[in-house]
Amino acid sequence: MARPREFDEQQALAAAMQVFWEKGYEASSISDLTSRMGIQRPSLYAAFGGKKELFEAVLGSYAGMSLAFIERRIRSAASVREAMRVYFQGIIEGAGGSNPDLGCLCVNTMVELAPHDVIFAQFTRDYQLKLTELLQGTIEDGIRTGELSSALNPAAVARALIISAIGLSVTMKARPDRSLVENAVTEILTLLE
Amino acid sequence: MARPREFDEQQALAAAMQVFWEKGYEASSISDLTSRMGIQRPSLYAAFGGKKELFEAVLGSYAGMSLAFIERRIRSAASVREAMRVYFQGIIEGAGGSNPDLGCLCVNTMVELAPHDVIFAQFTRDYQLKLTELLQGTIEDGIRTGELSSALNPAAVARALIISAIGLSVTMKARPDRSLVENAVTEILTLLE
DNA sequence: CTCTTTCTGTACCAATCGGTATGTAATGAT
DNA sequence: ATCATTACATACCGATTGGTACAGAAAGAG
Repeated sequence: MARPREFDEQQALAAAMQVFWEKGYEASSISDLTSRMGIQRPSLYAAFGGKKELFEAVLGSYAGMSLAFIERRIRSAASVREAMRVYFQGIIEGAGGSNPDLGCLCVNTMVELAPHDVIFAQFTRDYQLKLTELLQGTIEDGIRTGELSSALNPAAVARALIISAIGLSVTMKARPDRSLVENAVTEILTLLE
Repeated sequence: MARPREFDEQQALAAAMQVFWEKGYEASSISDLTSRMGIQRPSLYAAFGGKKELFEAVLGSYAGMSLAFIERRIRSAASVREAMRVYFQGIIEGAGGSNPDLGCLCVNTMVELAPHDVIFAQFTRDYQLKLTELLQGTIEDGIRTGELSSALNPAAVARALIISAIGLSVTMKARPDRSLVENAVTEILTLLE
C-alpha cells in the first residue's frame, strides 16, 4: 500500500525487552529504547503507541516466551522431581542464558508497576497463575505415575513452589552466596514429599 | 552554634520513607520528597546529601525498624509454629498496618536497585541474612524445647522460609486471591515438619 | 549589640523527560 | 509516470528532572 517498515518489529521488541529488563520501566528512557532498538523516536510511537504500550507489548511477548521456555524444560525432564529441580536451577543460573541478576521481567513488574496500575497487577497475577497451573499439572502427573505421594495437595504445593520461585528470583538479584541458595532450594523441594 | 534546624530529621526521614515505599526510588522526585517531608529543597540536600544518600538513610532506618518489629512479633508468639504463622500472616496483611501491596521496602530495593548498585546489593543481602538468622534461632529454640523435630536443618529451613516470605511479599503486590495465598502459606509452613 | 554561622525560601541552572510537528524519501496502486 | 500513503529523520515542544546560587532571617557566642 505504501512505504514498508525498514525495521523488524519483533527484533525491535526484543531489543526493547532487553532495555526494560535491565533497567526497569521508569529508568528506561525513550532515548535508551530507540538507540537499542535501532529506530528513530517517531517510529517507536508509530509502531507501538508510546512507552507504556511498548512495555505492555514487551511484557506480553516475554510472558509467552518465558512460559513456553519453562514448559519445555519441565516436560523434557526425566521425572517430576528432576523437573522441579531443573526449574529452580534455571532461576539460580539465569534462565535463557541471560545475566542471572536481571531476574524475571514479570516479577520485576509485579514489584515496580503492579501496585500502581491494575493492568499490570492483572497481567502479572495471570502469569503467576499460569505458572502455578503448569506446576500443578506436573505434580498431578507425578502422583498418577506413583512418583509422588497421593497425599499431596497439588494445587497448594504448586502455589507454594511458585511463591518460593519468585522469592528466589528476587534473592538472586542481590548476588547471594551460591551454596546458601542451593541448600534452600533443596529444602523447598522437600514440599514434594 | 548557629541557627538550629526547624524540622525534625527523624520525622522527615519517616516521610521520605513513605514516598520511596509507595513509588520506588526512580519514580520518587525531589519535589515529591520535599513536599511530603514538609521541607525546602536545599534543606534536603543540606541535611541528607542528595537523593541517593537520603534513600540510603531511609533504607537503613527501615531495615532497623522492620527487623525490630518482626523480632518482637516472633518472640511474643506462644510457639515456634505460631510465630512463623504470624510472620507470614503479617506479610499477607501488610506489616506495620500499612497498605499491603507496598510490600517490603528492602525487597523492593532488591528488585529495583540491587542489580545496578553494589551498595544496595550488599545492604539487602545483609538484611535477608539477618532475617534468616532470626528465623534460624527461633527454629533452634523449637528443636531445643521439643516442639520441632531434631531432624530439621535449621539453617536450610530458615533460608527456605525467608525466600518464600520474599516471594509472598512480591506476590501480594499483584493483589492475589486471599484464599490462594493462605493455602500456600500453610503448605510452606510444612517445612517445619 | 554585633558578628558569625547556619538555616530557610526563592529563583534558577543545564539536562533530560515523554511526546510531536514537519518536511522529505520511499513505496505500491493506478 | 503520477499520486496517495506511509515511514524516516531532524528538530522541536513544554514540563520536569536532580541539583545550586544567593539573599534574607534566625539564633548562639562574644
